[in-house]
Amino acid sequence: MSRKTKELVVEEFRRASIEDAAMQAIARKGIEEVTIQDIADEAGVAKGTVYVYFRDREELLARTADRLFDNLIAEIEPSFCAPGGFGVRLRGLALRQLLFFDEHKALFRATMALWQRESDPRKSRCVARYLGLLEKFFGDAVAKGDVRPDLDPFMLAAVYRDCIRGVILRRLDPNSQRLRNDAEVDAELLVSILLRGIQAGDQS
Amino acid sequence: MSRKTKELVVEEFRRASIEDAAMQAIARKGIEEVTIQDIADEAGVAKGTVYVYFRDREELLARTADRLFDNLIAEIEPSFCAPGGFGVRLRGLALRQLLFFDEHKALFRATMALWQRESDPRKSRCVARYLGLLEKFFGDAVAKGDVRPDLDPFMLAAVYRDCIRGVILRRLDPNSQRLRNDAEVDAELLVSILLRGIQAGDQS
DNA sequence: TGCTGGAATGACCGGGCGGTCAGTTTTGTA
DNA sequence: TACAAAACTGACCGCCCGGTCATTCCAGCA
Repeated sequence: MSRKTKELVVEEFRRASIEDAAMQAIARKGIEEVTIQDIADEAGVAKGTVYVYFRDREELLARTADRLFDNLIAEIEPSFCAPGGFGVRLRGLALRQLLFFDEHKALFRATMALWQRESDPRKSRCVARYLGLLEKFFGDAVAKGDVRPDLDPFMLAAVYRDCIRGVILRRLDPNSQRLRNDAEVDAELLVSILLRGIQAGDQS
Repeated sequence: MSRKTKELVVEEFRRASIEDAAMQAIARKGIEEVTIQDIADEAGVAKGTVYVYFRDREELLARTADRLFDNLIAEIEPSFCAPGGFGVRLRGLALRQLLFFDEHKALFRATMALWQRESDPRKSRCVARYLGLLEKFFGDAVAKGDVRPDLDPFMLAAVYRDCIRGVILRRLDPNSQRLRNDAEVDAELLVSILLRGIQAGDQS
């Protein structure tokens, strides 16, 4: 390993440590309230050190969001090409996503907070990639005739995302003790609504 | 009109003016960024005057949220007992809600921002009332056999709210030029997904 | 017109945070 | 071991904002 490469590896390691600390701190205090000092404390470094690796608060938060969504995407990507029909894949996708946040409860506030920044002009690269994957998934399903042809894949992706986000928020909100189910049950309920609708009478 | 009553009327008028100004200011800058000075400027009064009518920033924002949801509820309440079957009422509800925010574009950011505070311990009275109305609407539909009996009304209300919120956000987000439809089209699409699901093949 | 009490004002205060940088410590090299 | 460069530190600065309060303004009354 050359000297140059070694330096880069160390630098990347430090950067990743600070991003991890940022996730924890954001999970604890929320993205608006978290301070650079919080993140530095969590990472066990001085505030100035943060500015060695990141230009400013904005860059740090953007990089942290990217890291978080990279993790999420790595987790759910296998669902898109899993064996089975569209319904099975969709159920697997929803389940994996719910389990991811059950597993990383501490990160949900961070993800949600960062998620909602998508209307920001400086859109996150990874949020766009996440939406793109969903859009392709639904687009393929439309092409294969698994989904009604009158629905736009982008809109389908958006509706799915709205619903799964809501379920995750409800699952993790300590205030609402109602509807606290197994992830399998929640995933099944959501997918059955999306696939068959809520109307009574035509359970084929 | 007695002297006492007159004073109360004037006081309530001033309070309402400041709340209206708060809505405008929040719509422009977002709820986290808006300052008391912004609101005072918008209302055309001095900063100190705001504190004559509201104890602190928190109370002002809470009262503003209540006012906003009172308006929204007044707008959509007729849909719950409109003539026609469940599907017609649901479509009417979605349409009224979309039109409300088309009409009051400037307020959507305020409502969304305040909406998302619902996980706050000090839950807004009006957000709870809004959700309660939805829950009753879907509960009645389940009782009358219009909706699958395996679905919890509270969850139905939550899913509907997640979806309609997403549609509103997409309609009003200047970044996403995609899927800019008439309110009727968007309402119809959403309701058709909720009622019939997205699955192909069983368009009865 | 002069008086008065409550409403309105905005300069000011205290605290907190993002960002800087001169000084200190660590690390790698000769 | 000696030294230089790089990494790290945290006290400090400037700015902003929520909230206060002594002062000013003015509507209503005698």
